[in-house]
Parts: sequence; C-alpha cells; structure tokens
Amino acid sequence: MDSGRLIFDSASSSSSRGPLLLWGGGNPVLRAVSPVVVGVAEKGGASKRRPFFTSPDEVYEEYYEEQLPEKKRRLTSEQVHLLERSFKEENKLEPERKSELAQMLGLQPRQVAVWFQNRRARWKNKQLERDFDQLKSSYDALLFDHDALLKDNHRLRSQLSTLAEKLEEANEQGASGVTVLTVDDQAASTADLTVLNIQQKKVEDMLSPGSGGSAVVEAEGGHHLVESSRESYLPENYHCVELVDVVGIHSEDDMSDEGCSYYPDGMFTEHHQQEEVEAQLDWCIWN
DNA sequence: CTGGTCAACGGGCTTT
DNA sequence: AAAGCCCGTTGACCAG
Repeated sequence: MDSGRLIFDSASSSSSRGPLLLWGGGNPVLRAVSPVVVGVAEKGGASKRRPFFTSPDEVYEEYYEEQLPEKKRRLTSEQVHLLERSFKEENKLEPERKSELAQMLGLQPRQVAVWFQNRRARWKNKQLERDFDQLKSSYDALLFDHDALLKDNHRLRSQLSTLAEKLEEANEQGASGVTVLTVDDQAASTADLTVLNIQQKKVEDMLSPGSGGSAVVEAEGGHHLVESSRESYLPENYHCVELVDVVGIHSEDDMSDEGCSYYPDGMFTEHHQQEEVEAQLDWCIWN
C-alpha cells in the first residue's frame, strides 16, 4: 500500500481554484471525511458546484487533522476484482448490496454506485462496438453478394443480346416459312430471361431501403425457385414458371394453363417465340 | 507531449 | 420530493 499524498492543482497557488485531493482504496475518501473541504456531490447536497479551497494552508490543516489518505486515486485491484464479480452477477445495484459492498471494500456507498454507473457505461460501449462489428460483417457479406449478382446480371444481359441477334437473323432467314429452333435455344432464352428479370428485381430490392428479404432462393440442382411473392416480380405475360432451370426447362407439372406458361419439348414456332421474346425484352426495358 | 483510461461530477430524466 | 439512472464532461494518472 502506498503512503498518503496530497496533490495540488498546478494553478492552485496563483488562482482561486485550489488544490485537489486524492484518496486511496482502503481509507475513507477525504472528500467524504471533510465534505466542507471538497464538497458534496450527492443530490440534494448543499452545493452543485464543487467548492475548492481558498488557500493551501487550509488544506494542510484539514489534511493533517485526518488520517493520511492513501495516495492512490484508483481503486485497488482487489476492490475492482470484487466489484467486477458483483457486476457480473447483477449489473444493477440495490441499496443493500451497495452498502454491503461499500463496507466490504472500505469505500463510500457513493463510490460503489459511481463505479457501477461507469461500469455500465463501459459495458454499453463495448456492446456497441460488438454490434457495429457484427453489422459491418453482414454489410460486407451483402456487398459481396450484391457484386456477384451485378456481375451475373451483366453476363445474362450480354447473353440476352446475343440471343436477340440470333432471333433477328432467324427472322431474316425464315421469311417464307416456319423456323425450327431447338428446345435448347428456346429454353435458354426463356430461362435466362426469367433469371435475369428476377435477379434484376433482387438487386433493386437489395439496394432499396426496407428490403424485406430475398424473393428468390437458390434451390438444389441449380434451380431457381420463385417464392410466393413471385407474381410481383414477373411481367404480366410471364406468370408462374414454378421451377426454372438455368440451362433448360423441365417442368414436372401437368400442362394445365392456370396462369402458368409452359413450353413443350420439341418445336416452337418463330412467331410464337418472337412474341414472347419481344414482350420479355419490353419488360426488361421498362424495369 | 499526447491520447487513453478511470473515478467523479452535474444535469436531465424517470420512477416511486 | 427524493432517489436513482444515464449521459456527457472533467481532471488525474499513466504509458508510449
């Protein structure tokens, strides 16, 4: 344990501010011992501002009348340890526990209360830091996801324009009759359009505030399932493709036409496909 | 010298 | 009204 010490403010000898007293853990706080000297901080106390001495001599008188306080201003590690343990049990302080702790630690109840207040503030700051770190990592992950989606979107767009060119060529060549497209061509274009449209919407959602979450989930086998809110994501003439495969369409459902579009294996007329693709292109442009 | 930490304070607000 | 809490701030201390 350190011996007592009295510390004077550097300006004390030449100003009205006066010296400051420090205290230690084991002994009562000098402030409490001599409230007249340093002032009373409790609510309802005589003064709101902390009064200071008018002359160093007064201080010495007061000081030497009392036991020498220990010089340490900070609480001892034992005191802190016990306070920490108590804080861990319960971070609020009932009056009985306050007095109990104060007695055990040789502190003023007020000191114990202040320690708990400061400790709660420190805990809150740490909690804020943790929350910030957590939010930042989710933000980073989201940003990564967003970038990947943008890239995918870009890739699909160029694929779309390639297909549009192909269609244009087909139109020019097949003026006299029906152009036969393989199901792969057809499937690729429609499936890509679907994915493109959904991704575009998803990107918009991610970027808009208050986004309620993803509308499209990655399903097993590379399929993209459109969830219940899909209707709003799809153009009117593009209802309800329940299960869309990125590389081809394999509808498991029957061929009923309850608001769903189906594409039969095999032939597909140029006229029909042209209408479909143009409608989808329009939708893309408008959205 | 500077920046961080800690004990303590003052004021505003809520609860009893 | 009193007591307690929170928040922002102050001043001492300390390490780099």
